[in-house]
Amino acid sequence: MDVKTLCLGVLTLRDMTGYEIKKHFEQSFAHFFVAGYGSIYPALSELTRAELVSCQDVAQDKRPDKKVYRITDAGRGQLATALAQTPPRHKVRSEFLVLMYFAHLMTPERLAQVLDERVRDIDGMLECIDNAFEDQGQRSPSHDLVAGLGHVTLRAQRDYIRANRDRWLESAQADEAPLSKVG
Amino acid sequence: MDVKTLCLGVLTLRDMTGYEIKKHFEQSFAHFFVAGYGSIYPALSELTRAELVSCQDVAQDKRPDKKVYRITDAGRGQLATALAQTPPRHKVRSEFLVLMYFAHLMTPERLAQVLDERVRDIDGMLECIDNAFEDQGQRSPSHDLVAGLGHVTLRAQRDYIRANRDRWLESAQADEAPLSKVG
DNA sequence: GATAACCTATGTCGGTTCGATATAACTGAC
DNA sequence: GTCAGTTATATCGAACCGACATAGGTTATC
Repeated sequence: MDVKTLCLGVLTLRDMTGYEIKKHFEQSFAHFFVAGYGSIYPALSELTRAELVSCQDVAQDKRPDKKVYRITDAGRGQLATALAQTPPRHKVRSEFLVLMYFAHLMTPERLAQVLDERVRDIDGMLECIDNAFEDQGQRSPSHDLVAGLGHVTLRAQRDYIRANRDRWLESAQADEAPLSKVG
Repeated sequence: MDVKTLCLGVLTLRDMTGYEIKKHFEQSFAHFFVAGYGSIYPALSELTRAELVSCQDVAQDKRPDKKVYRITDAGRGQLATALAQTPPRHKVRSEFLVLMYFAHLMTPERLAQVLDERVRDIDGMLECIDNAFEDQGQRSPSHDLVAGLGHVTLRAQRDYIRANRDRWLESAQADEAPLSKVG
């Protein structure tokens, strides 16, 4: 599944500009899919070329022009096929966990900093999920599902870090200064 | 943090070939970092060119030749800098959750298939983590940390899916066939 | 003893994606 | 007044992904 398919998906909700699509991604998908302008705008160009979406230029006064995209029937067909065939992969790329794997090559101060920053990030993400699903009154079962999964996953991770943080830091300190035991 | 830094990291454990590095990634990092040959071999070439690793050709009989890589002092310095400076990001790219977000555009059969496949994937990943940390007797605190985080995260997700699966399927069925209520 | 499946081992290639940057004008706060 | 933020589109190089190509050895099944 590529960004093109995701754009088709959100365009079933309503017509949008590239800018609005990115906003929607940030609000609703932040915890499981990230896409920047560098992916979205080329995707929309390609979809337009393939006539899976139509594009209407809208002039605005006191604002730059917009390009409002709308999904076509061909686009809906393409989307249905993609949803039926895409394997449900779930990939994590965690530089945080890489740092943890090599924690013995870092100072205890750095380790503490990394753990605390991760907890802050998780808290921010949890807040983001809550906001997204309070703002939009339209609470469908699938949106609850996605928000619920995000919640339990992030909370489990945060609670585990909180419960073990001090223990980890102690053993890191013991590793780094073995001389203090001997001398 | 790129694949180059990860290669430097695992080369602090022991000298390895590109093939062995990939094996190590699969065994130890599978649940939080994926890298294929298309990333590893170019990374090793670049590291060799920059003299952050050295490379020795080893002829084998009845086997293709190997290239055994070893980290240099410059490489260790570079790694320390990278570990001290890399922000602890954690990115998820879940086509599974995208499918869930658009569950109302799928058939209930497909929804069931996707949920069940995800549970199977999680179970496989949990087994993989267990194997990795039983095989290698060298259980450092940081390896426990990484395995523990993987465990709690994946289990939370799996349990949530299991607890809600039937409810979700029912509401999907109700959505798809509203005529059965009326008629 | 054939043939299928898998393991060791290195690499390329096209397409996708990432993150940073550029542009440009309006809005609101202090 | 000016500084930060918002709306809006777009490009660019670097990095990355997955699939494929190559090639011989080993193990297992029938």
